[in-house]
Amino acid sequence: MIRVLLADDEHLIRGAMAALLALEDDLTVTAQAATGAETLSMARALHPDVAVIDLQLPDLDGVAVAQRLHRDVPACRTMIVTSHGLPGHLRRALAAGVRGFLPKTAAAEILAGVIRTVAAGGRYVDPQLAAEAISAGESPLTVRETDVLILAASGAPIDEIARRASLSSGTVRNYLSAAAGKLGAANRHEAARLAREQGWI
Amino acid sequence: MIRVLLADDEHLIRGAMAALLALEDDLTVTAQAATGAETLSMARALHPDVAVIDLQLPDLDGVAVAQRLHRDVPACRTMIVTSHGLPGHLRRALAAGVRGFLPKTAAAEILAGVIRTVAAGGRYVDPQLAAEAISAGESPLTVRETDVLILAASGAPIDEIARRASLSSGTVRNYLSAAAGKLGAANRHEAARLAREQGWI
DNA sequence: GGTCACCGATGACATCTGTCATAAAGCCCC
DNA sequence: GGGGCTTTATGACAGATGTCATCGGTGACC
Repeated sequence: MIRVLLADDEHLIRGAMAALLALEDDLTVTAQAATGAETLSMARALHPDVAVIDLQLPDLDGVAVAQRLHRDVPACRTMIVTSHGLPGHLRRALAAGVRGFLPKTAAAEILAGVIRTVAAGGRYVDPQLAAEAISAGESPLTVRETDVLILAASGAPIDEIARRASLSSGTVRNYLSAAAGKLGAANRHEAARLAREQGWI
Repeated sequence: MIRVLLADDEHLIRGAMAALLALEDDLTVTAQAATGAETLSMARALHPDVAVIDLQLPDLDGVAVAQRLHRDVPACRTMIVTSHGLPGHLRRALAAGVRGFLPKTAAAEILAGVIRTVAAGGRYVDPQLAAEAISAGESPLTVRETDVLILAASGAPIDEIARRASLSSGTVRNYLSAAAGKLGAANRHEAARLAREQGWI
């Protein structure tokens, strides 16, 4: 029997997925968590075989949760389920040692199969998303360009970004100009949108 | 037996919700749709008692689907399920005659109950969201201000917004300035973010 | 040791954007 | 008919933003 931990902040979805998995004879949902912290403490206590983690959790990023889980409960395999199938997220997840990556648009019938694959030590990545991730490539932005673009994404004026990043406003403008240039955007706001669509920020 | 139509573009979620509803003796999921168009044609053919519609569908807005459904299949009650519980969305849905509004963060156990309530001609709105909707009030923006702000939300420069809205760039700047003022934003990008968070655009 | 990329900064310049005053047209309501 | 609001527009101005050249410092790589 494969013991599964379900982590999703959307209670309705979590319950529905539990109902779906309850139909399988060889799977049992031993715990459900709504936050990253809950996921970690439950996994430490119960040692599930597979943790199915939503990418968007209120406190921690799903990938960050997976990373800590690998450190604290090495026997527990992890897989990510997400609404927004962005290439950059897949890339980050795989780098963190996640073994399965499934957008919520995938067919309901394959979830159990993927859990079995992951539990057995295999890997599964949604084929369409994998293709996109390969064709999209990685972020062309440097670390600081990314930092500044994240701060710019809220729509704040340059001065506030500079204050929050502890940089001079001139430097911020240079970084944003560089980022917009690399992304082919007309201004920083369009750049932020494009980077978000790729999962780079 | 209450006959339910499920509309959600996320196949995994749709399937999981179907599994959840299959546990109820008095409910049966007679059809599943992934788009607004599919929802409408299936509802016309099958006349379900209740349509459970996700707010985000690839082609049409969930509320727009509900509106057309009321016209084409008046006996079919509608309810909306959504990831993002924004006050503005609830307001629009109720105005369109939707009888149930449930964020996906609601407990899985209540879904079946809400469907029964809606099927019986009752109404159900998530209590927390209802409180927010009341306290938030309606959008202070005029129709054109909203239009222009929607176009601005992509991060495009003023000239392109003007071109797409068939307005002079000066007029666009006036509208955006007015919108930013009403929303207390420092610039149009922050204004767009704030309006999005309220579900006004 | 030299080259290269990244980080951080400054200064100058042109352009974009936000703001305000003003105005004409249309509509609704009293 | 007048008052108020919306839509659309123009002109003017200050300040914000994007772009570019240039500089010094740091760490990696050959």
